[in-house]
Amino acid sequence: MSVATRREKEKLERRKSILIAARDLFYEKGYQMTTVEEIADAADVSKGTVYLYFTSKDELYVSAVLEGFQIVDDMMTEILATDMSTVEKGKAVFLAFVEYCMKNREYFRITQYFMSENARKNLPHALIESVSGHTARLLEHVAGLVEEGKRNGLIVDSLDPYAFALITWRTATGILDLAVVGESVGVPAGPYNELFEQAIELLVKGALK
Amino acid sequence: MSVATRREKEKLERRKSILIAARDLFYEKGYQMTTVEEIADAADVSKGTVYLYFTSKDELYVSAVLEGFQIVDDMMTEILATDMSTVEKGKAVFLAFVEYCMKNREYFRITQYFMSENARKNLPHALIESVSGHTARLLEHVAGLVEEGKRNGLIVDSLDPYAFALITWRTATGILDLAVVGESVGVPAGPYNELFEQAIELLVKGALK
DNA sequence: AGTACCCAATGACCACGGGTCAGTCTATAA
DNA sequence: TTATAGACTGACCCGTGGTCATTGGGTACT
Repeated sequence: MSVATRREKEKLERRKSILIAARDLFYEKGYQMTTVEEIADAADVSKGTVYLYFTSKDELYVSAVLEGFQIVDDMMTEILATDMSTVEKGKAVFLAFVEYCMKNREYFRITQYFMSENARKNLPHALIESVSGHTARLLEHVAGLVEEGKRNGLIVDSLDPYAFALITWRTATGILDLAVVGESVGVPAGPYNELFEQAIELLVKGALK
Repeated sequence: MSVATRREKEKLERRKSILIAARDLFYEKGYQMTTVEEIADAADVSKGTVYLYFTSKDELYVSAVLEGFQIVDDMMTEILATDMSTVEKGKAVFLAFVEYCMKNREYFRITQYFMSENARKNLPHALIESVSGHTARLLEHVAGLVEEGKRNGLIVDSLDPYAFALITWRTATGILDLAVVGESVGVPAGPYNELFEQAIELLVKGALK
């Protein structure tokens, strides 16, 4: 192994260790409460070094939580491959997404954060592509199910698959927003699981003939 | 008029002028992009004076945008008082809320922001009460409609009015989040009005017998 | 009129956190 | 042994939210 390749490898190691330190801190304390200095300390490097590998705290944040995207995608693909009915699959996909987000708040926050003007201005293209692609796939999964349902004559003909996917996705994120930030707003902390089930039930019933 | 009362009045004037300057700037440039210094300048006072009337930028923000709450409440009350059918009223309430939020992004951002850990920690009780109360009324309006629908035998008996209200509300905010922050995420900027209509259509159909 | 006093208003100042960069240190190459 | 590359450092910069000792102008009392 040449010196150059070894150096390359070491750099990847460094990068990774910073990423891991960052991810742990973000998951533990959230974005706002985590300082770049802390991340540097946890990764046993100086703050300057962090900026050698990442251009901003934002980029670091998104990069650190990115792995969740693949996990969600895999879960969905797995569900779609089963021999459940179309409707069952739809509900399962919805609930799997929701459950993952409930268990990994920072992952969810990323997907939300990503839509702020802020995020999209200062983030490298590759990251934006990555998140956009993930969202698009997520929507396509659901839209695909709607089309399947229409072929089987289960679903109202006038329903636009993509619109349904969008609405369903945003219903999920809307309730998640409420759930993830805690009881808040005087809304009873209540059994969110139940709420999610009722939501997808409503939407599915609305889509069926 | 005693000196004391005149002083009192002048203080209210000051407070109000700061509030107006703040509101204008927040609506124009958003929360992050507006500095307290700018607000002070616009209100022809010093930064210190701003903190004489408000304890934090957060409180100032919420206070400045608060008037929107009454407006939304009035719109809803007005709709509920008409002789439209229950279903019509439900759709109208949903769309009125959505339309107001689309036209007053900062108002919407407030309602969203209010759910962050951050906001609830450092805000005076009175403000929290105010926002909580507003949200609660909003939900009660919708829940009331569901009950009306159930009495008329239009709506599925098993449907929990409060749950339906919550889900509908969060569907609205979920899509709004997407719409208000711009096209983002590769989702076509598209005709959001249409999306909102399809959403409430789906939810209502899901609720009907 | 003169003086004491009150209190709103001020703006210099602080703390803190994201981001920078001139300089150092180390490992390889000559 | 020395020269070079480039990874790493941490003191420093700057913007911004928030503070507080000081000021100034109006009021009331003598």
